[in-house]
Amino acid sequence: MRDGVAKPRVLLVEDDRELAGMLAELLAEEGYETDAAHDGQRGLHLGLTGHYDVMVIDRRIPVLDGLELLRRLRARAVTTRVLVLSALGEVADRVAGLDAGADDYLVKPFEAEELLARLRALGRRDLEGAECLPLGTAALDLRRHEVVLPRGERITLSGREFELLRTLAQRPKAIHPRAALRTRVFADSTGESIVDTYVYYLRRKLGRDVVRTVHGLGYQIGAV
Amino acid sequence: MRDGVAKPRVLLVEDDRELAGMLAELLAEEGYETDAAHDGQRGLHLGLTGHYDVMVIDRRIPVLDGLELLRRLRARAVTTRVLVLSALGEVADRVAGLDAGADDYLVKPFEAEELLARLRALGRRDLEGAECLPLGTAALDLRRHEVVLPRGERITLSGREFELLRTLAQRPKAIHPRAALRTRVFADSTGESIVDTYVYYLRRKLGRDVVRTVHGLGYQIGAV
DNA sequence: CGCACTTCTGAGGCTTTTCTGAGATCTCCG
DNA sequence: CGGAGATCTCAGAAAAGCCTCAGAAGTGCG
Repeated sequence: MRDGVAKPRVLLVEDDRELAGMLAELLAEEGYETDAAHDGQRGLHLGLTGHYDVMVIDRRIPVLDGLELLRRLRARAVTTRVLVLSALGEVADRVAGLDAGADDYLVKPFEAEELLARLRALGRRDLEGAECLPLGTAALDLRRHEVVLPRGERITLSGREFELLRTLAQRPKAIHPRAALRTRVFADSTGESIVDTYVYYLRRKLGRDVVRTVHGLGYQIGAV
Repeated sequence: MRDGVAKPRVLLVEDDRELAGMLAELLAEEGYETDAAHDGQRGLHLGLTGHYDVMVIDRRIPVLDGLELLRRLRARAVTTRVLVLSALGEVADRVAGLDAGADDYLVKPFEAEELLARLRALGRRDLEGAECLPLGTAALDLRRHEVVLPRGERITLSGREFELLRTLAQRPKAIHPRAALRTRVFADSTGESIVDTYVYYLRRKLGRDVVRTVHGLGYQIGAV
């Protein structure tokens, strides 16, 4: 019905269509699922509605400047990691980009390898060597799809259960909207309540407190 | 990871003592609390036992190479954000650093401003949306729709409660007329007394003093 | 094929939120 | 002081959001 592992989703905002095409191809080869926008306005719309894992934004784009786009996304509580691309490479430019809310800033021209390495660093799914994600007092074993309880007891998760819990554990304390979880973990054609059901499964297996509901906003783990 | 009031803690691993001293001073000025190590072995020990918010690791350090240090930290499930400093600036070097688990890679020589901006960007990631509006001695967490009390206790607000409090908190000390609040926060078709009701809800949850009534004019927070 | 497991749907019931309205209480000012 | 208007308090209805779960359909394996 759908490939087993969900691809990380990238939003690419770049007006140079030739470069955009090349990057999209490159990203596809690396296993990303890419949406492209060619101006800031479109980028803003997609960024607000699309639920991405990471965004690559060119600084010089029409309609809405890249940094302005970034600021507006941040103002609307979009916390997705953002890498800004720019021909402007002075220290002051880089500082401006980072302080506008970018997580990384790469100066053009750049090599594909470096862009990919920086995207891996931003989206790091498996922490090199560490096979577990912390999960409150327990841990999530990424290799074996199991939750390890403090006493060493192990609970096996199904594929979707694991994918959902990992997505939540990737960014503990952040609030994950239903729609975002549904986009990342399940197929687009699934019903609206699929996330609820799987949260119910997780709670049934792991206890009611693993996942917190924030009414009207979404789900959260590792709450304070 | 740490309470908002405490200074962010940095581990600096750098063998050039002159540079280390300058950086420590710089970081102190920016409000960081710095521990320094001058070789990889000591860095590993501090990294494993201390609780840092971010680490700055030079790549060329004695006893244990910077990247090897980083790998060992990652292998022991240390997820702290790491910025690697290095004189090695080739693309391949940068890719190697990032793929060893670094979150950012800065090539020497660098400017202090850029280092600080990149550290700010790294620090932002872990706050995970702790973006707040001040609220007297407390704060309003804009992402989670919660009020954070001085002791760290959190009170969750419903959607409307949050919108109302945020509108008030955006311009503290200003007097907000009922009609304006009703227009901004509620639908036009709602009854005249909806604002009163929600002010009552806020006061019930947060204490009688959060919102002050200015008779005949409206409501106000953050009064003198 | 039968069995065990997983994935997904959708309906019913429960909880929280939103909103109304009415009586109690307060404030201002003559 | 006393009354008009403003404000506070709160119960309860309606709506929205969320939880629970049975069962259908799909998948993998011996």
